[in-house]
Amino acid sequence: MRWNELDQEPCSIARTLSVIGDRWTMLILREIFFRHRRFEEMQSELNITRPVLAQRLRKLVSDGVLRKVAYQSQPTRHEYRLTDKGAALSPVMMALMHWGDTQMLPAGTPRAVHLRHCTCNAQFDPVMTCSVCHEPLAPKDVRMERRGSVPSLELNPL
Amino acid sequence: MRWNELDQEPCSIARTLSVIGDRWTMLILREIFFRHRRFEEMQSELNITRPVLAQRLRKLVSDGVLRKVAYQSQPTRHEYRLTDKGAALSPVMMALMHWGDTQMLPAGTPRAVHLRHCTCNAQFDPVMTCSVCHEPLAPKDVRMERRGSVPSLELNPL
DNA sequence: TGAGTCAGTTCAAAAAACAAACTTGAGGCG
DNA sequence: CGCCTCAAGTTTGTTTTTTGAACTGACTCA
Repeated sequence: MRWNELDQEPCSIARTLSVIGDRWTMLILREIFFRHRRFEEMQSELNITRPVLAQRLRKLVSDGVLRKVAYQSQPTRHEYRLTDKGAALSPVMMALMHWGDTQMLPAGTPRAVHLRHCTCNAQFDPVMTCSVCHEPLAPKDVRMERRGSVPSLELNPL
Repeated sequence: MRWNELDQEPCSIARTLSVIGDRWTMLILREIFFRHRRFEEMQSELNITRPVLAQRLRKLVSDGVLRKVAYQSQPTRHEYRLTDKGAALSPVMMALMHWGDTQMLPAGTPRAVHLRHCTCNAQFDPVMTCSVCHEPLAPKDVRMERRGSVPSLELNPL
């Protein structure tokens, strides 16, 4: 399988990675989530090279994750905003952030970013739960089952 | 910022991406979650080139996400298994999968993979919730706040 | 007129990925 | 013994991507 054929895969993980699975895309989206919406702003925050930033933004727009909105004319300038499809990536962003906080931070290091839930006004951690029983999901209690495949394959640690 | 300096960033998203943020790593981990633990097995499932697979597995072991376990000697052969740190990536995997299911699948297409929760035995969707009020998190109700930074920046769509 | 801003594009060099063949240390077959 | 097979890589040469630096174009401001 080549990288550019990934969007044709039947697997949803592969299809998602065909959009956000490269070295820079999620960092660009992090900037957008932080409301850094303009080319120059993202370029100087991220220190990404300009050609890569331009190419990635073009792809994110064509994939329907971002949209270009003009904020002035003469000359026309635009900024990049999340579409609903892009906003739906927030659980992915929170999951990445939480893994980094819990697994990559030397003990005692304070977190650089935290999350606040506007409806309850608390600083919180994101917890993945089951849509049916509403309990938090422990890795060992989750199975990934392939449709049509014979038994079932566990999403199980060790 | 160059890619290899990413693990030095203070941001947890950047640190996480320094481990799993390239074109192949999450696909390799998908295979591991599906219990395809051996080199040949992963190589033929993924059609990844052998040098890239070898390099990624080496890095995942050195990052503490996988560990090598011998399953025979003479000649010594090993398989790759998740550590606890690796198993902790399951919310990331579920979030990626769920985004693909809901945003990338043409309407009416059945899902290739689904999730089952062993404790309640139901097929479920993963739902990200607030650790404080336990409500599901809508993208617009979540803010990312930078420590020390002046106001607060919203993790807000449009 | 000259300097500055923003959103890119162009171009050459360096790094990474690709494809195919090769290696290493076994066991099995005739 | 010589030859084939297997698993888990490594080597080699080619192609693609990324990097870094400079350049462009449409405008504003002094």
